[in-house]
Amino acid sequence: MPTNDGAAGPRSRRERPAKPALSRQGIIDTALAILRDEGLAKVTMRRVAAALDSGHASLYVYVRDTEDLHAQILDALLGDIGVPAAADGDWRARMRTLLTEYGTLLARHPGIARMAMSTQPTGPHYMALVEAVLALLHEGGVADAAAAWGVDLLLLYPTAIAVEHSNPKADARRAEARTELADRLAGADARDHPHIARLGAALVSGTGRARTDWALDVLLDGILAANARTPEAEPGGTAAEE
Amino acid sequence: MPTNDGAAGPRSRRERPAKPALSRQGIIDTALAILRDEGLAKVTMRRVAAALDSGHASLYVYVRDTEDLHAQILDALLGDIGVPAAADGDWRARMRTLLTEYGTLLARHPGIARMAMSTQPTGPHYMALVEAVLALLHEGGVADAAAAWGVDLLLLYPTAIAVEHSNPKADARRAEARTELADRLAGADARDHPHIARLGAALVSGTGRARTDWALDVLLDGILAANARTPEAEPGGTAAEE
DNA sequence: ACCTGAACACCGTTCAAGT
DNA sequence: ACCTGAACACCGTTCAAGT
Repeated sequence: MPTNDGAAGPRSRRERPAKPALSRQGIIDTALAILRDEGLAKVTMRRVAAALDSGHASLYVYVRDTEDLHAQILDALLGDIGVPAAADGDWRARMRTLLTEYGTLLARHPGIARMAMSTQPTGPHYMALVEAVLALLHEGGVADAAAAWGVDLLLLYPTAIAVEHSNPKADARRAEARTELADRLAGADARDHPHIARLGAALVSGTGRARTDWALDVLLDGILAANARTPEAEPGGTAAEE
Repeated sequence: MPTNDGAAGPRSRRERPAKPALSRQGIIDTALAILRDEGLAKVTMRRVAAALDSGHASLYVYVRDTEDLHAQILDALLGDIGVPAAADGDWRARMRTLLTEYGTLLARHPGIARMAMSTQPTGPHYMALVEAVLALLHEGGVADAAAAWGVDLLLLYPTAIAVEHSNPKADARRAEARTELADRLAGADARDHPHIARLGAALVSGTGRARTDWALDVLLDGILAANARTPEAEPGGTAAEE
């Protein structure tokens, strides 16, 4: 087979491109590739190092620990989110589009959503997402006080939904669980659980999409109600934490 | 030291209580003890087996895999939740109490909340919790259609909050993140992120408790609004899943 | 039927030593 | 300053073999 080196430069000592020096960016890019191919569970220090043809201990110069590595990945992924333009509908429709895109992104890469939930991202792409949500709430007439606290709630929901679907093993098990639930509903439990028995199939009805859209409207209506309730009272207090 | 065997029965061949036979319940009890003492991360097949003075491979007779083991633990914990009595306040107050207790329970054992989110519990204690939430919604005048879908949303929120606080390492890092956020807020980002800049400290204001209570009211108001919007339209459809 | 040890294929993190 | 291999202390799961 012919060698295919392109333009033959001055013959250097190295036959093939030198092993590139390690860098934070290179590590993250490699981690992203592994994520896409094999899921977050395989994005380990040892495996990333192996893909970079490096020793696993070397990564610790650029990355604090495994959790830090995963956090870097998350913000990189967030770069793919596009903010819907004003032409794409009213503020509610655009909020739906934006949050659906966010949720879809998180659900696409198994394990990432779970991480987003316990990591509190602060990267530039996450900031852009927060800004976009705040802008839409502002456009919808939500006062600053309600918007400031509401943005967390709005972002939390798609994340949580994505977590529920992000574990393939668990999703398979969910089918069993549904059957188990149906059994319980049909069974003698009716006396112990009258409300569950009465609602029955309604508890598990609807597609994921219909339920998500419904939930978003619940959140927006609730935030608008909070808006009316506390004109600009609540916040302004201390940023104390328990 | 005196032996303290109680009534001395016929001298049996065994000097001390025989190694008790393995059982599903025994495994779960042991796992719970380890959870309480050292956190979910230490509840491993090998460690539980060691505590039971057994081989780790033996556990697979009683427990499908590690995830199954963890799911069993969750329902056992849920047994500690008490449903507030009618004397404890109106339905909103009791809902607040119930969900706060649920959230507190999940947050108390690091790692459990994260698991509750990806596992869809079906144990008897979880069923009792769902029943209690449905009863309170019913009392609050929420129609069945909205209640059926709202119960998920209501339970999801405390779970998600608990997840955010359930990783001690992440919680420490959250402090750094807050500082980083404050830096960003104060910095030149104001032009890129006008809404974030305008809201500023309000974004991180309030105690965890105040925000949780606020969020619960948002959810309940939103569900009541959904109630008005769709008298009993939505559900009744197929239980299809994407 | 239940239990076991050994084996296989992995982990994260630290550290002394090299360049 | 950066990179390395080796070491330490773990994992989950499978399986042939025992009782």
